[in-house]
Amino acid sequence: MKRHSCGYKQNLRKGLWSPEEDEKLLNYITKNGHGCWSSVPKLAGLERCGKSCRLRWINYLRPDLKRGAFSSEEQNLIVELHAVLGNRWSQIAARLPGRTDNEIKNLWNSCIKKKLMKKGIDPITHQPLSEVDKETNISDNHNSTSFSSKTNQDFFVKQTSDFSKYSAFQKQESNSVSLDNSLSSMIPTQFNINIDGSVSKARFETQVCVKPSIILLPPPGNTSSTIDHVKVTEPNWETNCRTTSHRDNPGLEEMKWSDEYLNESLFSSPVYVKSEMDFNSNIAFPWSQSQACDVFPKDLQRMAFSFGQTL
DNA sequence: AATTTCTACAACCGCTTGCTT
DNA sequence: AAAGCAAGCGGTTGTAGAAAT
Repeated sequence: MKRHSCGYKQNLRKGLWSPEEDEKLLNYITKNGHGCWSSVPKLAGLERCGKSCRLRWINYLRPDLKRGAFSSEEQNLIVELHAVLGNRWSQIAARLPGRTDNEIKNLWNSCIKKKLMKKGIDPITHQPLSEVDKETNISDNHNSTSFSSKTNQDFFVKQTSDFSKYSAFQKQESNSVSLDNSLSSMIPTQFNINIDGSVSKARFETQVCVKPSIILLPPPGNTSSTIDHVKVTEPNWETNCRTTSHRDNPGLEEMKWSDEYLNESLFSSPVYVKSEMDFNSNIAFPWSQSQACDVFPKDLQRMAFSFGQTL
């Protein structure tokens, strides 16, 4: 169904907001809340469309916004989150209090992307550029492993094909073809599993440790799925897990598989930190760098690349 | 000093999603 | 089930100011 662009009728103002307009919108929402956005401009005395008002409020006027430059910690977190979530800016923003998706997207496109490229890291796959080039045609790779696919099926296809990359990677590692020798000596057995299922050596900016926090758990209610040679059986949350308060962060719940379940499971030592938000998206979150742990390749190999809801 | 190019970021556009009727 | 609407989302464009020429 074809829709008209906002403000198609009348001569509503477009473009940059004046301080007077900001003041009107701020005053109105502070007193009354926004309610239905389409009625806000009229009630606030603005010649704008509701959509424009909403955007202005969300991205600029909201009192809880953190203004100013991004700290290096924030930038590192964005890179880590992007490695897991791809261009899901709103989900990334949800993990950075006071920052908007628009702001993060702009930062990514104007700054972080270039920094990564400069360091030889592909900003889409988060793998070293040269390594990606060697193994696959990079332009093809960008199309096939971007985060745009939306179905489980697409995700499975990617994971299945990328699962085999682990063997190649492992071989490469055993031949001491290190991606970064200095880092190698510091964090010898840490790896990233990218969301597309590929494996790369962890480096500080993109570190997503493979502690089971990286496992994408099947949504409750899914039965099972066979991914090529790996059969993933539904982990039943209620009966197969036990929940305790997380050791280092009492605000989070730590879920562990029961011993009984572990004995039959493909997962090596599945533990992950669950928050409400993570649970909703069915994406387990990377642990912070300090909590990263070593994982032996044999454990990595045993990990099932699992499946998520709509990715 | 004037002009052009670059950069950062604000805002827009159109599609999708979810809810209601 | 279909239509309509509001809100959310991410890609793209526009623009002001800075930097380069």
